[in-house]
This record gives sequence, structure tokens and C-alpha cells, in this order.
Amino acid sequence: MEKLDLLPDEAFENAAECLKVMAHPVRLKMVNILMQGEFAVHEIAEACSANPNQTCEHLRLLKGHGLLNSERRGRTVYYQIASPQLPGLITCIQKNCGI
Amino acid sequence: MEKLDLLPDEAFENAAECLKVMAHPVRLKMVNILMQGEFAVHEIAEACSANPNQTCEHLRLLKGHGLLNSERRGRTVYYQIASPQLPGLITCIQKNCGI
DNA sequence: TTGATATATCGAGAACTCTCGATATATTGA
DNA sequence: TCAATATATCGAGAGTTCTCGATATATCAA
Repeated sequence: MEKLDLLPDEAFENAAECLKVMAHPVRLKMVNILMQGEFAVHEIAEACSANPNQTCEHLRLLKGHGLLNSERRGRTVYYQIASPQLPGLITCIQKNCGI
Repeated sequence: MEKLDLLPDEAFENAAECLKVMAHPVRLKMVNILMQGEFAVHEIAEACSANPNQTCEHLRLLKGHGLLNSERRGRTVYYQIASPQLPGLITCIQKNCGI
């Protein structure tokens, strides 16, 4: 029981934070969409059958955690994947979370 | 916008469920501990500085989602990793969730 | 400047999760 | 059987997250 090889608690807290952000079906779908290119908020909303304000909020949360970037062009705001690790993580989740 | 390659909504719901279960620092730590062997509830509680009833509840949740197994020997209940995908997923999370 | 379109923010109520103390059950040994 | 140890469950209160309608801001074109 003494020879446990454990990460510092902080690492588990950070990882849990990150997982919480992704632990939502609509947000997972949004990330999956954005893995295929950049899209406007209204396009993401439509693809997710979510209303615009919810879509904004989900995107804002993901962006706030550094997972996404956004860029306004005209009246349209386009979102993209910001974190290079994200696609690998999502792929891994898709493979392993049908546990 | 039409040529999106998307999984069925159900897949996102399942994955989100699974992520929610893991999106807790103590539960992540428990899984990390169990990746190094099987341990009794009280050992896990001690290693996590959690009290026994919380430890039971976290373990029950993980077990309820098929991530862990348990086995009683005498008055002690030992928990183990049940899902073969879990270690890979955790490793992936540890690598990528310091985003 | 006005109206239309596209995003973003706010606030309230519902729903869910966390945590903790109290209590229940299971097993063993005296 | 009784006391001790090890787990498990319950229930309440605090805290979070979700969802939605209402409203605000930004940009463009007429």
C-alpha cells in the first residue's frame, strides 16, 4: 500500500475540470463537428438542433477552457479547435467510452 | 455543412455519461490507484484521504457504470479495474487533459 | 438611421451532484 | 451471542449545472 505511484492531487483536479467541460453530449458533438473544419455558431446550432443562445454558451465554455478559438468575420463568428490535443482525446473517448 | 460525418446522438450521450463518471478528482485518483492492483475500500479511502462512506459511494458509482469490479473476501471488499479500456483512457486523459 | 441577421449575456427555476452525519448490513472472533 | 471491524445506504442541505426566455450587442445593407 505504500509503493503507490500517484500523480499530485492537482493533476487529478485539472483533469477532472477538463473532463467536466467535455462531459456533455452537445458539447462533445460540437467538438466532433469542429474536428471537421471551422463553422459558424448558427451552423453548429443547426447541426446540434440547439437554440442559438445555448450554442453560444456551450461554445463559450469550451473556449473559456482553451479548447476552442473563435474569429469574427462580418456578423458571423467562426469557431475552431484550439487545442492540438483535443482531437486525439476525443478519438480516444469515442473508442473507449462505450465501455 | 451537409457533408458532416457525425456519430449518432446516442454515442455522444453514452460518452458524456462515461466522462461524467470520471470527471471527479477523487474518482480519477481511485482509478489511478486501482490501475496498480486491487485494493480494499479502506486502503483506497486512506490513499485518497476520503472518509469510508464517500469512498464507498464513489466506488459504487464507478462499479455501477461497469468501470470497476468488486469481490468480498471476509469482511473486506476488494475493488479492481473491470473495463479493459479504462487504463488506456486514463493514460490518454493524463496526457491530454493538461490542455 | 433603421431593420434584419448573427452572437452573446443575463436571470430564474429545475434538476442534478456533492458532502456529511446517521444508520444499516456483513463478517469474524471472543 | 456480543463487540469490533469493514462496507454500504439513506436523507438533508449546500452548491453546481442546465435550460430557457428575455434582452443586449455587433455588423451590415437599404
